[in-house]
Amino acid sequence: MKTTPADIHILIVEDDLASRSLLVSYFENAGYRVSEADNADHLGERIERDSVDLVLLDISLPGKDGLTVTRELRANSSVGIILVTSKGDEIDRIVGLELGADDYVTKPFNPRELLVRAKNLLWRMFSADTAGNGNSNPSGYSFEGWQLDPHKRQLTSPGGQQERLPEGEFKLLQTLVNHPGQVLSRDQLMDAIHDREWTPNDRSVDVLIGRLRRKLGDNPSNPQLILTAHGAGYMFAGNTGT
Amino acid sequence: MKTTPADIHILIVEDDLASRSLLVSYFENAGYRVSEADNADHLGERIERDSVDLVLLDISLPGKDGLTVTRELRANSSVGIILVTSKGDEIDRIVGLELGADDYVTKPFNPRELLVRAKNLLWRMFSADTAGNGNSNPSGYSFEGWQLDPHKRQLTSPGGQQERLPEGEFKLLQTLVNHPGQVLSRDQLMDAIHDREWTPNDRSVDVLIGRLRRKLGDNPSNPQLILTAHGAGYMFAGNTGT
DNA sequence: CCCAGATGTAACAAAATGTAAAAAAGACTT
DNA sequence: AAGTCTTTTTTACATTTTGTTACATCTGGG
Repeated sequence: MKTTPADIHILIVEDDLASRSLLVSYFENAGYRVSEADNADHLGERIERDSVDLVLLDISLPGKDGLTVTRELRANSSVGIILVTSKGDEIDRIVGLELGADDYVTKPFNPRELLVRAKNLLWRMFSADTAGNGNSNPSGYSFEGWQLDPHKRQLTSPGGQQERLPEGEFKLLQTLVNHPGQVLSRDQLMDAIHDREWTPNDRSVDVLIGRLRRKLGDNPSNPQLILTAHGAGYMFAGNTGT
Repeated sequence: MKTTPADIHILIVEDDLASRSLLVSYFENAGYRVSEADNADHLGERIERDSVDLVLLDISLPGKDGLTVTRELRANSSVGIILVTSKGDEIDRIVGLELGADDYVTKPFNPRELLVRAKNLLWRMFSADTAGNGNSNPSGYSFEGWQLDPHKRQLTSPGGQQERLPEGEFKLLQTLVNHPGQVLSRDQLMDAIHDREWTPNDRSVDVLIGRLRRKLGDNPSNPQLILTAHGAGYMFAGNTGT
């Protein structure tokens, strides 16, 4: 399974040079492997040959219609497709989704938003892949008798008590559990929870950690599940899969 | 297989000259081969002779009733049929689909919408040859024992109780169910419900979500079907196809 | 042991969401 | 055209979730 951005290949199809460069550098900065194209010719072959995982497709390409391209791609491939549409193309966007695109953003878009959508989509794609093999999350995460259902965002205690986690706490816990034994910096955690950078005086991660610890019954002065790495961040120390 | 617009022949049957001209020029601009008629006489012969692929049929023609025409056409031909109905003709619309029309638009319609629906239909027609199934939804959507009939916009509970959903609620639910596990922003949902943008103080999506939740018996403080992604949007969490 | 900086957390502040009810907008009927 | 019914949108306020602040506590290095 592809776990790091560097394993993931993103193809940006956009005719306008400025927009394209912006996207390319943005995704490169995020660590992805990025290719570009200014038209949709031979897109299918290219995707297959270069094993592209995700296509960002400008819907208003000169020549070929973006919707047509979408359906052609989807007919032969399960590559991720995110459409980039203009403000007035509401109907194209909706039909685009019906034709098999996975998501869309509207121009002018916030690159950050696009990055988040891309991440979400990649996560959905790869977690769906591995859903059956036991290596990943057949029906969620489990650790030390606890269970976390990512579908319904619910936490079940060893005693069977269920609780719905707020969005932020859920994502934080999910991120931690996904990287057991690894110290995650506040910056990394912030990135996973929201789409925001961490600034030196931001204590919101700490507060969320505290709330999670309480819900997990984890005594902060002797935590068993979420350990503090002083000066570095936090680390999940539970045994996953139990 | 016909892949370019120029290969495709569209016949527009509409008695009002202004509407007809509008449609003709719109589809010609999109690159299709277009013919026109102001009545439904000899429609079947004409379709066969000129190898028409798609008919846009105004349902309220003088003389022959559009529904009758639909039935006659469908009896002898697999030509694509898109009905153009007036606002109030809900019954006609439903009956039309049951008689074999492939899709409909409601007057006054956005020409762009009609074009997109036409593209969509043509794609379904030509890919049905090869693929066999398409991703069309023969008998609607189903999830967790609920059923949603897109033609009648009817929601059937696991217990068998039926209810007709208003347009907005229906589209919202349909969109959610079509993207299970994916967080959809208010902006996206707004797109799907109307062709409108979402503005920061617009709460109409939230209100619709609330109504749907009530109809689905989904407790908002512990929802199982429509989950809130705080700061992001909503997500459908039911199991589809059950 | 003392100190500076880092962390834990309660309490408060701000923002987002849930929802009833009123208002507005359509659609249909007479 | 006026009135009625349905649906949608807005408004207002309760509630929930998130973010900030302040201060207590802890950590690790002199």
